Amino acid sequence: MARPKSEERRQSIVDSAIRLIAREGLGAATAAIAKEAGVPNGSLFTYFPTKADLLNALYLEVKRELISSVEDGLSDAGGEREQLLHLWTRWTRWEAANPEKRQVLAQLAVSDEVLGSTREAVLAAAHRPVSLVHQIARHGVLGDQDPALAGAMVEALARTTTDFMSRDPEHAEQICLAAFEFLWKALR
Amino acid sequence: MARPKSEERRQSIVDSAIRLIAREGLGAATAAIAKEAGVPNGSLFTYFPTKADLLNALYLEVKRELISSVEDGLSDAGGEREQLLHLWTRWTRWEAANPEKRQVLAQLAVSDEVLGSTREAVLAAAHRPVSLVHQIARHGVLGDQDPALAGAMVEALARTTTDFMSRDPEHAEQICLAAFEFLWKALR
Amino acid sequence: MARPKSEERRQSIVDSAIRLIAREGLGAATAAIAKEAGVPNGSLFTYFPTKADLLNALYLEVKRELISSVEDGLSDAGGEREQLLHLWTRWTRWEAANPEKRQVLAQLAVSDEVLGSTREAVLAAAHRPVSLVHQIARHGVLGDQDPALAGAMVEALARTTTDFMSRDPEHAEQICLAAFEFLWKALR
Amino acid sequence: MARPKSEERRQSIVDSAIRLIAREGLGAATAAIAKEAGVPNGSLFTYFPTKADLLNALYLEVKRELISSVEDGLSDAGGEREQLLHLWTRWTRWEAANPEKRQVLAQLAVSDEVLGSTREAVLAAAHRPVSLVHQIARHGVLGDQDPALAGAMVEALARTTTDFMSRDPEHAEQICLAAFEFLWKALR
DNA sequence: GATGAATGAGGATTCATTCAT
DNA sequence: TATGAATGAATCCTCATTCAT
Repeated sequence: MARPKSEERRQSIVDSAIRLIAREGLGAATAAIAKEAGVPNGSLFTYFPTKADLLNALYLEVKRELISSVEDGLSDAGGEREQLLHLWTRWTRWEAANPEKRQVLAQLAVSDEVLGSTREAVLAAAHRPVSLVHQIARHGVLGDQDPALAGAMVEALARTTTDFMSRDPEHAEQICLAAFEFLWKALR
Repeated sequence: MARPKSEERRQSIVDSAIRLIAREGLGAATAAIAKEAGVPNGSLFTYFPTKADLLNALYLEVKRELISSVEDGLSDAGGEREQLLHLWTRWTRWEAANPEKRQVLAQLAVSDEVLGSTREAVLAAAHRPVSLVHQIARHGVLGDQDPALAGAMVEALARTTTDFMSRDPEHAEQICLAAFEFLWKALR
Repeated sequence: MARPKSEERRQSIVDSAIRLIAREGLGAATAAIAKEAGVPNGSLFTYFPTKADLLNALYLEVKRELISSVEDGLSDAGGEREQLLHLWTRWTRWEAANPEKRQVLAQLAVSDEVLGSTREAVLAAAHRPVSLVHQIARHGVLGDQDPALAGAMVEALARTTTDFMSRDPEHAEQICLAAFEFLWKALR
Repeated sequence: MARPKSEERRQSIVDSAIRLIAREGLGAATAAIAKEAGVPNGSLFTYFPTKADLLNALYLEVKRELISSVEDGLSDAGGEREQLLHLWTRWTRWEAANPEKRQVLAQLAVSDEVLGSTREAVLAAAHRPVSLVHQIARHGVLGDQDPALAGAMVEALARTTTDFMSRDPEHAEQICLAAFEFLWKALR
């Protein structure tokens, strides 16, 4: 084990994968990703044995970043509405601020390269926001359904909202808040 | 006047493209699509000069089918809630009944092979449902926003709802109705 | 034999073949040639059973045009130098005036699609200029060689001269005349 | 440092490209070239990213070989006629001895796949022979023209001469010398 | 004869992954 | 471990020619 794998190189690969996939879709060539990362093409495979592994790592990592950004500053102290609003604004802002990552997430969300286990890991990581949403939804019209449904609804609305926010940046704030009211009415 | 292009062949290509793309993603090979359609590979290109053309045609066609299914039986007579419920049940049922087409739509929705003009054509075709939704939303919290936002929100919720319906077919009906209440509360 | 073949269409095909081959080389597609000629692709083959046939016809036709242009006004009356000068100026001017045809000739000259019999037919058609050149060369250093050699030398020089004339149109006349002196000194 | 590209493989590709293009024209398939070179089809593209790149490399390489063969033994010591004769005999003999390469050069000379920059590189490499020709031509009828014209004239005559030499190998020597006298008279 | 759709064998090039160095 | 050349199946698309209408 002469040299240990370099965390820096790994990150560099992930970063350029995000850039390239955002630009060219999931078909982006591993060689191109490596090149953009300033890493020899063969080396990519010492970090990710398979392109699918890279994709899964990407999905996990980016989702975790989103989740952690959403959780940041989330406190149990506030009321439900306040907490949800916090979650919502952080979420949509993160998406608006990270168009490439959002793009990547959109592609991976429908790709069958992403394993069920990866999706589960993401769900597990999202436990806190998910349970907040479920707690709010419990007494609403979705109360009797699979708790994941409410979470998925929020996610779907967030994605859509961000689309419109980034298409019309001047009114982003307004759109974000209007969409929140939409969500709030629905959930309760 | 030589042989006219065969509408039947064209449809056969479209159909097998749907099947294959649902199974293998947008990377499905044109040759495989042609083969499944029982057509020589070269012939695919007399109907669709380019794979991207096929994809765009696919998107347009399937979307139109969904729209027309949703519009079928939609009457101006009923109240808003009644009309929206009609739209909603038809929508989610069509999606649940056409898992392959839904899959294809999901892939194409995030693909950059689908041209802006194609998306516009779809929007134009969806005029009736879109304006129903907007009419309902007008006095709600989305009233001041781009009418397309309400439409997109409905679409996002429908897609998510169908996911859960098909994962748990026994409670599909329940899920559908609960999701409708969720939507209804939000929109008003 | 309902309708007779149209000479006009044939010519239209030949003309657009010249244009397209000049632009894209011998690989120009028959379908593209037909399209540019405003003729359905299948019809091209009622005029030229094979692409090679078209190419041979092209070669023959264009060469004949060049030859006839060169012969035009050529009179036995003048002296040898005068006659050769006539030939030379007409030749180089025709080439300079018909860059597309010159391009096509250059491609076909080295193509193995052009049959020996076609080349012979061209040679036969060029009898008059060829024998003029040979008559002049007879007492020169090429006198003991195959008469065709002198002819080929003239052709080679003409092609080269035209290259330089078209690259530097302002001095075309000068170049033409200097090259003629070059040729004249060599032949005698 | 991984496997270095093999010069041997590269050369093997170039060589079989020459063979195949001489036999089948510029349309020779890259796969066929690779096969003849005993190399997997994909490997051709690690040496020449594009067929056009291969063609350009071919042109440059073969021209350089011709030039270096012509320059070999060329000495400033001899008189102009002696030097030119050296150049001429070496040139025509090289062409006669390398019919495949001559064929390839003929095809590439009129191909628009060969870039202007490649042609310039060839011209630069041919500096010595070119300036010899120009020095001789300076006081002749081409003296006032672009020096490249004299060079191109020589080239055109050499090509033509070789054609006749290879068509009639028994008199090759005679033809070569007669053609030289033709050239000599013209240039002076 | 005229038309233009049909055909299917190639064609150039790409790419994930392996492996010699 | 690091490297980058090697691999060859797979990809989209082209095209001369045929043939149904």
